[in-house]
Amino acid sequence: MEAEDDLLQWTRKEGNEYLSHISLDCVVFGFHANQLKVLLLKMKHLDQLALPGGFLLPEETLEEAAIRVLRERTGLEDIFLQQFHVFSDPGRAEGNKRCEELKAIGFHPEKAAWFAQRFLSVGFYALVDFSLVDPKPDALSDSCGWHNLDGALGLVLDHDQIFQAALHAVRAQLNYQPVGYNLLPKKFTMPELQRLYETILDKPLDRRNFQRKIFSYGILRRLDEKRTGVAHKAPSLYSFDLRKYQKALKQGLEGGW
Amino acid sequence: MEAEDDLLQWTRKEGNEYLSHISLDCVVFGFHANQLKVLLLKMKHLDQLALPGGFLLPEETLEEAAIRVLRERTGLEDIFLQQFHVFSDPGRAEGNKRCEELKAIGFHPEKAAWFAQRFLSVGFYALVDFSLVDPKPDALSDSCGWHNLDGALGLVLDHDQIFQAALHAVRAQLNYQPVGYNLLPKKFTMPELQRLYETILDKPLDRRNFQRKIFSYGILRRLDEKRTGVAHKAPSLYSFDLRKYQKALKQGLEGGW
DNA sequence: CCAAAAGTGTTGTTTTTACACCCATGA
DNA sequence: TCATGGGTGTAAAAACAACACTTTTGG
Repeated sequence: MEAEDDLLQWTRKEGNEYLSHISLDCVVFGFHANQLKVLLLKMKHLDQLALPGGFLLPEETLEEAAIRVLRERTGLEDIFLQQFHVFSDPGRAEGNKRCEELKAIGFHPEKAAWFAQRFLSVGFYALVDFSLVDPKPDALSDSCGWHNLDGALGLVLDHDQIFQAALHAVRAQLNYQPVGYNLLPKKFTMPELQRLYETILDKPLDRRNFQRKIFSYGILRRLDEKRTGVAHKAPSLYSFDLRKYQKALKQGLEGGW
Repeated sequence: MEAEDDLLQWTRKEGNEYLSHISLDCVVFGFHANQLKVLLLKMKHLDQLALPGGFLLPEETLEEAAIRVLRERTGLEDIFLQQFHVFSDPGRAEGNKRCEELKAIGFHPEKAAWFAQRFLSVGFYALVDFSLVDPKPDALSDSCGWHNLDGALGLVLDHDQIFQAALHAVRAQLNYQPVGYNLLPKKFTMPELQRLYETILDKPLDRRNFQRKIFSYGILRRLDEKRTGVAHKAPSLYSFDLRKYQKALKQGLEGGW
C-alpha cells in the first residue's frame, strides 16, 4: 500500500541521520474567526490527532529543527517560536501503538526499533498568521489542519499534556511579553486584537480598559485607514511598531518587583 | 595518576549506560551572609569552573537525573528544581578542551569519544538551603564549592551562558511565584527575606513596602520568637506557611491580565 | 431607521510609592 | 549612651475597574 511505503521509505532514508533519543513537538497557534486554533495532524492508520513534530539533525539547534519542521508543515519561513518544556518521562511513549503499528504494517523491525527507542521531546509553541499557513501532512499523517482548542483532546502519546503546557506558557507570556504580531495580519483592528487576548486568556475583557492598557505598552501604531466593507461602524486599522514590539519582547512589559 | 584513574573508571563503569546526546546542568543557588551564591566545580587539569551536571539514565526523567546529580553534589534529598532551557547549539562544546584532555591523560579513545559526541544540555536551576549543603566534587573535578555570582565567570563550555539564563529565570520567577522557602532556613527574619529578594533582583527595596507586599501573598507566618544574640533590636522570626506557599507556587501570584 | 459594533472619558477604588519617627539591643 | 538596625503608618500618585452615551455603518 502506498501509505505504508511512505513510512518505510521515511525511516530508511532519514531515520539514521537524526540524533537518537531526541524529538521535538510544536504547538502551533493561529487565530481565525475570533478563535484560537491549533495545527494538528491526523495520524495514518490511527484515529488520533498529533502535534507536528520531528527530530534533530546533527548540525542543527533545536530551534532550527523546529523551524525546519514547521516550514514543512506550514510553508512559513518566519515563525515565532518558543521552547517551553522538555518532556522526559520514560513512559511517555507507553500506550503508544505507533511502534507496533509500524511492524504490523510491514515496517522492517530494525527500522521500527528506531521509533521504539525512548525519546525526550522538547516542546515548542509557535504563533503564526493563520491566513499565511498552507498545512501539509507529513509522512506519518494523512492530513494536517486547524482545530479549535476544545477539539484538541485525545491526542497521541503525551501530546495532550504538551498541548496543555503550551497553552499555559502562552498565557504566561501575555504577562511579560506582547503577543499578536505573530498571530495577526500586518493590519488589524482593535477589536480583533482584543478578541485574540480574550481567546488566549479565555475570559472577556473590557474594551476601554483593554485599549488603554495595550496603548500604554507603546507598541501600536494607528493607521490612517479603516476596515471597510464590514457591517457596522468601520473600525480603524492598527499595526505593531515592530521596533518597539521587539524591544518589549526582549525587555518584558514591566515586572512585579 | 589517581585523578586520571578516576576518569578512566568513570566512563568505563557508566559511560555506556547513559542516553547519548543528552546532558543536564544545574545552577544551584544558595544564600549566605546576605549574598546569593552558586555552587561550582573546579575542573581537574583545567583552570576553569563548571556547573554541576550529568547525564540521563534510561529509566529516569530529567528531573530525577537532576535530583540524582544534586544529591551526589550536595548531599541533599529535597531540592527545588526548575527546568528552564535546553542549550542545543551544535558548537556549544567547541573550544572544549575536555575531549582532547581526556585523550591526553590516557583515556581510551573509544571512551573519550563518548565525551566528544554532541550533547544537548537541559538547564535546571535549583534553590537550596546553603547551610544544609555538603559540597562534594565529582569524578571530573577536584573541588566543589560556593562562589559569589560575580565570581562565576569564565566557566567551561557555554556554562557562562547557562548561568546567566538561570539567573534570568530565577528573577522572572519572583514575579509569579514565591521564592524563599528553599533558600532560607525554616525560621528567618523579615530583613533576611528582604536581603534575599534584593540579592536576586540586585536592587534595593523599601523595607515597609517589601513587608506589605510579602504579607499580602499570605504565605508567611509570624512566630512568637525573636532572633536573639545579635546586635540591635531583636527581629521577629517568620516561617512560611507551607500549605499556602505550595498553593502560591502552583497558582502563581496574581497576573497582569 | 434600526440593530450592532466602534469610539471615547470619568469616577471611585485599589495598589504602589515615598517617606520619618520611635524602639530595642550590644558594644 | 549611642550607633545600628528593626518596627510601624500615612499621604500622594498611579493603576485599575466599572460604567454609559454617542457615532457610524449595512441591512
